Amino acid sequence: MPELPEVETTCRGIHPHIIQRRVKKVTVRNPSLRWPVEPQLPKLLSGKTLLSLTRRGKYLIFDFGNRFVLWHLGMSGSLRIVKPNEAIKTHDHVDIHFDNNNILRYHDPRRFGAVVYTTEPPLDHKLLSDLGPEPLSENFTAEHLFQRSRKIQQPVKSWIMNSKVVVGVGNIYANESLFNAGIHPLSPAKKISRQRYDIFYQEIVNVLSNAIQRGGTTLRDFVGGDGKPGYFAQELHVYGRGGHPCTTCGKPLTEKVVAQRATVYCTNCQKR
DNA sequence: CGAGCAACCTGCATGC
DNA sequence: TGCATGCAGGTTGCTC
Repeated sequence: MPELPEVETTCRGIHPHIIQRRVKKVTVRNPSLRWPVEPQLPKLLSGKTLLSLTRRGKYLIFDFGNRFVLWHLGMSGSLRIVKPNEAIKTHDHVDIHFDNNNILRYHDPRRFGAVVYTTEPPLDHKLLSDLGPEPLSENFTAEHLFQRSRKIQQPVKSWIMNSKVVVGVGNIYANESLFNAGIHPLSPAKKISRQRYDIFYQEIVNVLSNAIQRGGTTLRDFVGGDGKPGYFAQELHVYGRGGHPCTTCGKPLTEKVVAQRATVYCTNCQKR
């Protein structure tokens, strides 16, 4: 579920229901996430007020005043607001109860997600300190991509998914933005011209902001308990369409595994 | 240092 | 119906 637009949607969806509220209780049903959840977490957060909730890359940052929680949703995680009468399901691993009767509930079948407690300033934390720019900020530019790619022999598709280059470009949007930009995913990053990075940059921005907007649509029923985002399915050009006709030229799309991730492209429309 | 890839874990679709 | 297989939206941390 969580690419950057999904995490952003989650952030906006839960924010109004828990911001400036005091933690009454924390329940950890299964601490075996990507890293073990800090055993003292309930004690450490109880009585604290959530002062801010922000996002950096695909991490949510909960600020309880000199105590922070960095929350990553992994591949299958979701966070939503529930009421105390809502039944607990399999894979509901963590609950944070707030003083307005709202519960923040974490659900994650695969447990690739993480709940990391820290007292360090979050942006100095090892998990966040080396992250590349936010794709929708002014720090992210075509020039940045061009400069950083000059020595990189790696396929541009794998490279752009590296969060040290830019955060938030996951497998879906790497495939989509490369298609939109007409760039072959296997091109070595350093072989791509400055002009083409202009286009690629613009397509990354387009595709992500578009998706966030659509996430905004999902936002409405988010707290209502649906929890099933479906914003992306329609307008995808290549992702999940290997073998199907290219939406531009009609030629069957090629699907290959690149760096262990499904990669779909049109050999006719995307050039090296 | 870059590059490649195994690992973490469960659910689901597919094929026999 | 049962079982084996492969694949899934992410990221770290190991090897070479």
